[in-house]
Amino acid sequence: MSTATKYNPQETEDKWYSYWLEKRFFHSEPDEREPYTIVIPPPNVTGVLHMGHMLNNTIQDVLIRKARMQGKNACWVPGTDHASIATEAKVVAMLKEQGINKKDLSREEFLKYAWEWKEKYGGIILEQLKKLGASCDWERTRFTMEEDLSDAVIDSFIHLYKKGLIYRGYRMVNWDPQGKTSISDEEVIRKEVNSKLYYIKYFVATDASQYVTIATTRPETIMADAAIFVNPNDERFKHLVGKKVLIPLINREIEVMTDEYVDMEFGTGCLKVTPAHDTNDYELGLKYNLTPFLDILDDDAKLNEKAEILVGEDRFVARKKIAKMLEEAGNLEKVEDYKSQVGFSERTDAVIEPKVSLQWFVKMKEFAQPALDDVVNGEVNLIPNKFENTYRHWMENVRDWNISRQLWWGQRIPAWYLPDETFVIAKTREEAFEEAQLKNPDLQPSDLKQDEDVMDTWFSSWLWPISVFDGFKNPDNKDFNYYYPTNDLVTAPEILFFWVARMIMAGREFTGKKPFTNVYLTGIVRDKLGRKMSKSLGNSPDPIGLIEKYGADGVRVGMLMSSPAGNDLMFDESYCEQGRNFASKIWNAFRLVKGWETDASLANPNEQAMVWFESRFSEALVEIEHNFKQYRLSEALMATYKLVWDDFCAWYLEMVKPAYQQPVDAATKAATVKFFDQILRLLHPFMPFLTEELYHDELFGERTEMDCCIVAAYPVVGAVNDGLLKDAELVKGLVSEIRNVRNTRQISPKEALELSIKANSDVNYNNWLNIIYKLANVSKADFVSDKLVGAASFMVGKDEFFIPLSQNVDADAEKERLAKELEYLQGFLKSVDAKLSNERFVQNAKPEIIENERNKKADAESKIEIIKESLAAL
RNA sequence: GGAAAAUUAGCUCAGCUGGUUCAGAGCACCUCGUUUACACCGAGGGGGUCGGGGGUUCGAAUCCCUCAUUUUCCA
Repeated sequence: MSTATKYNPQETEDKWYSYWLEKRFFHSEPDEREPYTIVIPPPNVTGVLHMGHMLNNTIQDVLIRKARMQGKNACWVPGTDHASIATEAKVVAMLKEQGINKKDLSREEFLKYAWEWKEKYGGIILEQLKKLGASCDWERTRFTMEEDLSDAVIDSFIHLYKKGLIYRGYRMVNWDPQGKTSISDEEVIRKEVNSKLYYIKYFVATDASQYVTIATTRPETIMADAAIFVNPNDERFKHLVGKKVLIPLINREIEVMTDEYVDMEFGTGCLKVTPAHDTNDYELGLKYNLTPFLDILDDDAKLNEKAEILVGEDRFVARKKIAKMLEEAGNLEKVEDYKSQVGFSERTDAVIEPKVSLQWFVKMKEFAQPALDDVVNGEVNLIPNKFENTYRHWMENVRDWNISRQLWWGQRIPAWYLPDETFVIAKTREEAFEEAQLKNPDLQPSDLKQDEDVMDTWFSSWLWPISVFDGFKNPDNKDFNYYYPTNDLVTAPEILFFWVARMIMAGREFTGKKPFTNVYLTGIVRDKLGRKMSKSLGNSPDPIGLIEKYGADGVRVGMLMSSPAGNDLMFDESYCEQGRNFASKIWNAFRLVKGWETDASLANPNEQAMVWFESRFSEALVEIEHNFKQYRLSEALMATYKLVWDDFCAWYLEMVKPAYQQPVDAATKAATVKFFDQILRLLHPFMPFLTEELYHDELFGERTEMDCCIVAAYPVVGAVNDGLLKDAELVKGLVSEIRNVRNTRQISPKEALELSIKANSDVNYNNWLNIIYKLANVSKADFVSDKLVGAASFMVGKDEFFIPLSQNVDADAEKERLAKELEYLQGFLKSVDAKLSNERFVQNAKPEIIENERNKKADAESKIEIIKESLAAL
């Protein structure tokens, strides 16, 4: 170990990470121990590490390292998600840069490029996780599109289809015209945008003097109108109901109809219904059977020939053009500015087009109930539990899940179409052919066409906790039986529904078991202004840069310092700085202890300090364990931080440290080294690198090559001596008061003071005298029964202390100080008295509360007495 | 428009079933200090009508109502 005054993370991190890997400490195999399992939320294979990952994976690593040290068989399964739309978008963009158009490629050619891309860039994020210290079992790394996992996806599709839980049908879906695929509701980001509300006149077919005016934000869709609706109670339009009006510009007739759905207050009170291009209109269209639903937009959101006009124009261009055309034709009444909610694709940021299309769906109702029950019954705990409400709401209003995507990167739908447009569901062409032959014996294998679509990525990730252990293909295997259900899942609340909930559903459906017990929901990492970190804002620090600057341990501590579960984290680099400073503090404390020479002939003067710290350590450990149980990691860390910095460094080490360049007795050295060893273990889950480095110092003696902090036994709670701890607090208070006496009178810390103690309590100060001498630079202490006149005085608890000073005590200042204290105590006593003389309080309050008040009264009275005496003596 | 949560010191947050662990922590700040592990330090200190207003209660940061602000989810 170097003797530099600062800890240098760069020198140690890679060294220990390689060592851990080399010794396979991260690797887990089923054995007789209790398992502790976490599956990583697989990041997108093309992704790079961002601050959210840092937080999320730090938490997972803390949990897994602690469990490992506590003797559990800890297994953290890493991996990546093939992220079909995100990855396909990136590959398409890359090809475009090379001048290659996806359209010109065959499916096979495209997939070849995509796999190449994946091999090249995929998994960068996993390498970055290693820098953070993540102790994943890399030998178990999985990828959602690797063969076994893809098999599981296909098998689950077939399983659900056979159970009647998957169907194919025309439904309205969210269409991404840029990705040219449907996407799930969860991938639609709603944003408020400034748009315009166009007021358009529709003239009555038989009477050009009459018209209705509708207000719409989408005039380019009027050619697909199926009807005009008004509210049946709306007197303004009663005379028009049942009449035909003409769609402007194309003069197609549509009817004026009524439905309660129409809001009389909104717009003009007349609603144009365009079933193929609006979700609500779609419902109305179904209700009144306004078929056929005229779809005037192509897959890339350009108007098609069904629109009759503006064919080939992009929807937004068409909107501008048609507004002008309507104006020229005399159909445009007015245009207003309007703010509306528009859905955007999470991946491509294109405006989502509601579109009726032929897709595959999973029936969700049946899945929802058991998954809801698991959370309601506490089989699965959401942490913090405030998310249960939203979870319930979502599960009770669940809609069928569109699982087909018009992409190539992903698991292909195992549906095989016969020439007659019917289909069979089968895993392979051979199986499909066998089944298809039953329908049509003349069929040739080449007559079968497989569905072109792939499945939603989430249809593979919902199997993740099962499929990483091959629990789908081979449900009785050793790993699956041992590791599943997993223990904790750490993820962001944003994906509570489309991932967490679905994993619970899949767990129940395919294994009959929940997939995990606890779900720790982390907050969103925001900048210190509260803005979400994003590439476009450029407000996200580079995680790897942070690690280089502050060390992985410093960053881990920084991330955890203020991240209560479920609350957003206002990230500020200064937290990492604090983490780095903490690492330096530990490093320097270590240097101090390491530098001590032992003299075997010396007696141990530090017995009291040693028993105190032992007790204090256990007390803190109880608190830390309690925090961990409740997943309050930031509080567990803070309790650890204070134990190390305040109790160990500021108090204990100061109590026992020998004078400069003096040796220390063997017992003190041994005890301190033992404490340090315990502290390193306690810190390890938070700060793995620093602790491993120090753990191997010769100060602790020889370590065998497998004796590492990462697998050292986590400290266990020992005896806690409450009386001792309480006395220690008083002694600390006393030391602070003496220091304060110096501070206020500008007496140098080097100048020794004498102390007189008038003990009114039963605290045994004799036991603490050595400590008091050392910490407060007191040369002599005696016990007195009378007050010392002319000395500085103060009280700690009930006891009085006097320090004779060479300079005269300022009697006036002293009087003022005592008077203030007296005033406060009298006020306090008054309030206690008021309570105790209140009959209703005495009648209603719990006995122990009243007892407490009586104690407070007695305490205050005795203190008042003492202060009065002091005042009189001045 | 509907639902949920939040609002406590300059900042980030604790504060459990109402009552001595009840107004706390860390950081920041101020004063002093280069004392011998550490200035990425030490000693000491000042900061809050617990978002506003009502109510319940002997007693409210804590329970209820209401308003305001913020965030998230759903339409």
